[in-house]
Amino acid sequence: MEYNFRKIEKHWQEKWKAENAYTVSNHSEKPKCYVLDMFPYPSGAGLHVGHPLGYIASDIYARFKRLKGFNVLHPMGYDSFGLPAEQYALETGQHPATTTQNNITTFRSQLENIGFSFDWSREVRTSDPSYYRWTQWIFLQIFNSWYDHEKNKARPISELIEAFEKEGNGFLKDHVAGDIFSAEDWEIFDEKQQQDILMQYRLAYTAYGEVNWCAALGTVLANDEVINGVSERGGHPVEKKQMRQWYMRITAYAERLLQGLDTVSFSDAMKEMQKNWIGKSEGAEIVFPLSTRGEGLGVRVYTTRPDTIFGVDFMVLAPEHDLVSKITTAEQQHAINEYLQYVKSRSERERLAEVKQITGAFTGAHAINPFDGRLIPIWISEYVLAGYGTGAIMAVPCGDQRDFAFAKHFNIPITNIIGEHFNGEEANPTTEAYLSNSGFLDGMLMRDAISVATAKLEQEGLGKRKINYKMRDAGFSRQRYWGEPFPIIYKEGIPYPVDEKDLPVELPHVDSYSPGPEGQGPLANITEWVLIPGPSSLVERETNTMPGYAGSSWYFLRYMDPHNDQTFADKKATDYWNQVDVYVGGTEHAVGHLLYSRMWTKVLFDLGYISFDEPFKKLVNQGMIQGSSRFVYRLSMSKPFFDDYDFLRENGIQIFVSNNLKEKHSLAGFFETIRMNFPQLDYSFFDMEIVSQRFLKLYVNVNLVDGVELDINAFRKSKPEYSNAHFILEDGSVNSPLSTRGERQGARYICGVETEKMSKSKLNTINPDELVLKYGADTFRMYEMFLGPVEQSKPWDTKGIEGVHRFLRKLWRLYYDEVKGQVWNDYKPTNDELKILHRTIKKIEEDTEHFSYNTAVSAFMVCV
RNA sequence: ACCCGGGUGGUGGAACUGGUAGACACGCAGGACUUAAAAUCCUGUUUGCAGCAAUGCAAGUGUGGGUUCAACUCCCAUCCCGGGUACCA
Repeated sequence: MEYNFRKIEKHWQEKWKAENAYTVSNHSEKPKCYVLDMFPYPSGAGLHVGHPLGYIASDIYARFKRLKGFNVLHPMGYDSFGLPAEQYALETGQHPATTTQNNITTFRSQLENIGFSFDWSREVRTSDPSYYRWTQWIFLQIFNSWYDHEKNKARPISELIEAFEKEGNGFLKDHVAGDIFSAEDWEIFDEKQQQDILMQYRLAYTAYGEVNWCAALGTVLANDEVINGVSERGGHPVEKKQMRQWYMRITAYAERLLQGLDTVSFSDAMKEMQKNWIGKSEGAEIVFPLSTRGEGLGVRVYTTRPDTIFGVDFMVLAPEHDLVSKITTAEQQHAINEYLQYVKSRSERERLAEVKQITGAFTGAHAINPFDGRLIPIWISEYVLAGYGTGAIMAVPCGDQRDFAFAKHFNIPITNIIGEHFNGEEANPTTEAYLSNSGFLDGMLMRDAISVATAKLEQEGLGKRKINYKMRDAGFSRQRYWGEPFPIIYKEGIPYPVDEKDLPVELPHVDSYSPGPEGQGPLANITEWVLIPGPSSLVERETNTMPGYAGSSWYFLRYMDPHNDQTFADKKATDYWNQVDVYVGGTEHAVGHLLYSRMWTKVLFDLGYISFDEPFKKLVNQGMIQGSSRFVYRLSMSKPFFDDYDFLRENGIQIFVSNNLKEKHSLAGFFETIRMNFPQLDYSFFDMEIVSQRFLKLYVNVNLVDGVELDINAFRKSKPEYSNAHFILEDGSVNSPLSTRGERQGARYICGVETEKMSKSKLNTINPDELVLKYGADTFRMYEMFLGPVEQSKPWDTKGIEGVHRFLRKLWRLYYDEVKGQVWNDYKPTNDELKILHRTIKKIEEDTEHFSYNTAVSAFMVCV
């Protein structure tokens, strides 16, 4: 009997299914263990070999824990709302619900093929109304909450309204948003004023924010859809536009998100990424009065280095700063307008990345240094962002490199406050220098001067101590179709929550996925859905939808009680399963999903719906399995280069050149081959310099490539337009469908290679199905684990799978002989044998607890 | 540009706390079995030099410096690759 993996795996998979072997109960005497994977987005490309890496690791862990006597929750589901489905719908007209369903069917069968021990009875889909009903419900809880900084928790907005009625908003002290009002004031405010004020406290709120607006497409674009400032589709210009948006007030949780990290087991790198994202800094907010225009106005800046205040030589406002229009002098108006126009076309990334290129404009206005009365010119520049701090900085060129470069570029004189620590060549951001030219701070060590300066500022009422966070509130609306509708209706322009008993607000069916007027989402086109017949006034629905991370911010709770139609999850269930014990997923979610889901958990905890405020006790980051992309190089047929050579174009002849021949130095052979194959052409037109840049790099499906060598015939068959393509091979000979002349034995077409994310568009995905079919799920699983540490990113390579498969066959033969059948016996093992066995068991157990599966597999191989 | 990872034979990787670099596997080469092939088994395999050989000598963990009796491991600098950078998921 040989190792018939197909029969074995089929047998067991059917048995598991028939017996619901992995269905888990919420009631058990055993200790619980919750092993969770980041659920996949069901993309049209299907599952690729990168997905299962984490799933296999967690599945091994889940099985291990079951064997160790735990009641293990190990579920799977789909993050099924998202942009790609909608783009696909735009291109093909197929409804996202249909394509998503198809994709899920594919994913499910692929997952089952690999033999996971998921409890499929708990499957969730974020796009299912019975699921997003509760996403909407949780959104309403967040909308109906405010953050009490005194008690340090979220509370129902009704309690805030009561407080306003009783004593106004003065009791909020440092956290007053906007103006202070009394109970009497509150009484007098009309409905709109009251709602506007409440909006400034709600944890989910509307405000104006910037979007990528593409006028030509009439739509708002995701950052991903903008390439080098133009739209990916069509290459139209993109600019920024202010639009009303929904936000999550995640900044209210900044401190708790930071402190919560101490209570969970994430890698240090992960914690550091989250810490840096939150970006806590301690410093001071200082108001610099303006010298002339705008009495009473001042420039409020945030700085972590108030000790350097005597070194301020200029100030910089973000171009979007409110003051810019108010303080700009008539002489400077033109320059400022021009600069603002330029900034409008720049993405935030570009603004921060291209620091070598210094840009800015002078407003003509000056501020006054509150300590020495010096006049300070006020500039605007794109390196200051409106969203961070106060959107304005005090520039100290001798201590900050960007300020220094700016001063040099615009010839602004530099004041030296650190003596010999400043060499005039570059800024020195030290805190260890003694201050000079610094008034009352003279002679003080900078490190000590920070608190002295802050104290003085507070004492004189010029500023105050301030903790600042770099993190911004999270944009929560998308002008798209395929997402959760907001449970929000507008009456006279004021947003109100939909009654909970009317949930879910179902996503209506549309026939067109094109954007609505003014960049609104496609839902705006469905007037009969948007307009709700009301008693008197205009009542309409919110037409934005929620972003991709809405559904994924709480799905781990739904798995605990997936069929409950009374609540998102029964408290008994969430109490029992509690925190996720091990969460497996990639680092690409480090600052998105992992922060949002932590925030939602904290809100639900504050409101008393669950009894833990960190969702994930332990996080294991599986490395990304990258695709190894292959490229072919096609001679460009575009004008003007090939203008004279209609022959090639008319005949649809494509010429591909092997990787190492695309460089200039080897083009001589290339001309020769062109001439040989197309004697009717005059080839003297070729200009070497130009030709070298005239190869288009095209993705070729990795499955048509063996290592780096292209399977030319398979490639020709893959697309009709390639059927009569010519290939200039590595040795300069030609593989041509017209003639085989010049083709030599062993000449190959070599592809270019690059490592990048696995994706459909890059044609570098490897489908696990084929590997499972050929080698079996056990080989596939074991191989993925053997590839290297789970945490490490690595390009996929199928080469080594044979070795693992051979090992499993060898293992099988220890028990079954092809001829004799069963060959095991019950001889008593020797002490030495037992020693090896137990040593191996110990090693594998320890490695399994630590997710070091690659070394566990090695140990197993050595033992056998 | 910034934040977080990573770089070790022909290849994936191992080396746990600073102590024999290259476990295990792939690939490759040679051999056994076979009419043949596949499968299987055995042997060799970091590089260079010397030797019939056992073996010996030297170099070697991206690059350049440093600390140490001892460095893949610690420190400084630098290059390259991957992930993220707030509307891809």
